[in-house]
Amino acid sequence: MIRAIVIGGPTASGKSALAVDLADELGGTVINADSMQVYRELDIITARPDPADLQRAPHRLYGFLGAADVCSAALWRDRALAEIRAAAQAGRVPILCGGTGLYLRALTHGLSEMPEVSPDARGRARALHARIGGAALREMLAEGDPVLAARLHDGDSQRLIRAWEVLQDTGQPLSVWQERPAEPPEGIEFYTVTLLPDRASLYRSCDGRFEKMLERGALDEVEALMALDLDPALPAMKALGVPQLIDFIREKITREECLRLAQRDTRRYAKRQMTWFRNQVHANFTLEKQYSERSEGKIFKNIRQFLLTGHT
RNA sequence: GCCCAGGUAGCUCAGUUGGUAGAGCAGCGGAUUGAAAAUCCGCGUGUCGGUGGUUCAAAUCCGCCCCUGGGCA
Repeated sequence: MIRAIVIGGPTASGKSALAVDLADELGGTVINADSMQVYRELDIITARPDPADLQRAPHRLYGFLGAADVCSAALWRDRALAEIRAAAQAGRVPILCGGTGLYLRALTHGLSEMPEVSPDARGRARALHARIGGAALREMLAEGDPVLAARLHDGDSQRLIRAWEVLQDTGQPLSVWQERPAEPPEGIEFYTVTLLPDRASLYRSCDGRFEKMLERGALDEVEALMALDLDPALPAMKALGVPQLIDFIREKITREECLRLAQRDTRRYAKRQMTWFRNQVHANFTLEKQYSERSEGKIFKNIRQFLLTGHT
């Protein structure tokens, strides 16, 4: 039985510091569970681990896709499972660290089995949505997938498009695919730590974070990204701070406005993550503050026990 | 000290001739099955500066006090 650690929580809560401290102490490998840190071109802007962190422990699944690629929960899950097994094989403790709740759940609880949809099915679904709008698309969806059509709102473009592309491409309603059981991975036990800091200090960190990114060269990074001339709808182009910096570079907004918007959106994102980790995750250990230093002896103690006995 | 102008939601402000208040921004709660840093759904959160009075009824009218700008001394 492989025993793996999961560290989840909102952005700027200290996840990465905890992960690297744990990895350092326990002989672990840190495996990224963040949907934006997977893109090579997004380093500073997604606060990827710095060289000092990389020195302290092996890190996996950071920047393994290009910004032109599209990651997904399923793709990430496959890679993460492979990395977990590889780490265990090498005698290292797999430590998953990231703020993407959907990815972590896909890993720990599994995903319903269903076929891949072709990229152009998605393209067609998006084009259709752009042409006729959400309300009309939902009406069309009602004929083939009444379950999802009833559950989704007209405005929920992303899920409507997903439901439509699956229906068209597989001939089966997405809701039917989703009824298939989702199975946790064989042979892996997880110990989940969530970080849920108080709101005021979390927001202070969020605000400070973007300023630091600018100092570290986020602007150059986004300029390089712009030079690739990618579709603005790609996930990597929607990473927090990217749209705002692009607007600033194009002189559509001032630097102050750019900072304000990026900070605000980071706060809102952190709030959504809090909702996820509070309500969707059954944690073995919850730290109700930001992690800093190795002050949280209890986490280490509990994790050691879990690694030894499997008991939580 | 005197004269103005203000004190209403976290912030900036509306608030008709008296009927216990509403916009924007910010915020709060929730959802989440292969794009999730995405995409949605829901929610005004308030000693109307304080106090006394007029009135059936005061954010609105009157008195006194407090605070903040600006001006005159």
